[in-house]
Amino acid sequence: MGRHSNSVKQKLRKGLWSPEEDEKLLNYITRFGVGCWSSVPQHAGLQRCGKSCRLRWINYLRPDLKRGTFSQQEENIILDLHQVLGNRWAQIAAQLPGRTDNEIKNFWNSCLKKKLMKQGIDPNTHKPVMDNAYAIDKQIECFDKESEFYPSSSSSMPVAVELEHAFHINNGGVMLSSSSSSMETGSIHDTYLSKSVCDPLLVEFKSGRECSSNTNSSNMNTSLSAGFQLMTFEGYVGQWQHHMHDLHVNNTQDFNIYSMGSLPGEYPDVFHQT
DNA sequence: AAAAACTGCAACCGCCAGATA
DNA sequence: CTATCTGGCGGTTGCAGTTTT
Repeated sequence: MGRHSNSVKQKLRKGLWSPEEDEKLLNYITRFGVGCWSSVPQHAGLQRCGKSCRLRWINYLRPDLKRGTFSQQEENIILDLHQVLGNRWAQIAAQLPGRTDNEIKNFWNSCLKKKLMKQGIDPNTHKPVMDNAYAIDKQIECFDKESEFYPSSSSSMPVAVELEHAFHINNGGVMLSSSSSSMETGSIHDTYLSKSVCDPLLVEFKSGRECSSNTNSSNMNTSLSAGFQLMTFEGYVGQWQHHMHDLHVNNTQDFNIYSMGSLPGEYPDVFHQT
């Protein structure tokens, strides 16, 4: 209670502000300054809650507001700050005189976000997007069929296996083991640049999905590869990033590898090696 | 010309933390 | 210490204007 007691007492206006209301609020704040917002409506003769008055002042009536389209410089600042601060709009706004958090938030949601996605950049991480749900489903579909286990490759060796080599070599066998002979990192990168490849972890990942919906523990054990245990979805994505880094692949899009980053919560359980 | 879809933005809502009674 | 109030914040909604069909 308490918090909304005023709105119960008298019918408060909602929605867009009329020019008359703006004038009343502007006059009041100009005369008395910003103080206790809860008392502003009464003193200014407004049928609004104090919170609404505050918002109207901050986002619209304040004399130091800039308005108008964002400059390229402002856009760059927002992008840079968002990369560091995330959705802390108030903190971002603090670095842009004359701009409000609401304004920046709207600009981000309606414009910048789309712009980044068009460029293939994940607006949340500011890193290149290397995945999509369709690709993942296709890949799972691929694993469902034994005969199509490995996608086509110019190499005689199945791509997934070759990547396993690469991971083995570059991680000292930490992530995935391989019984075959070694290959050099450089050649892996050169060979598979711009090729569609399978995600070698997806086998484990897919097993995990099946297991997570299966309460029978013995089934779970048989589905698990030796030495693998459940890990979170985020963990899975992290593993992939490590792989790419270890392969000296800066632009993961070159590999056209499908990760799971855009599906938070959808596939909650995957595996990693113990 | 009209309807539907899209877009941008203003405003609201719920939550939280700090201040105060 | 607890309850209440207030301001601040980020997420979301709703609406008006614009564009597309």
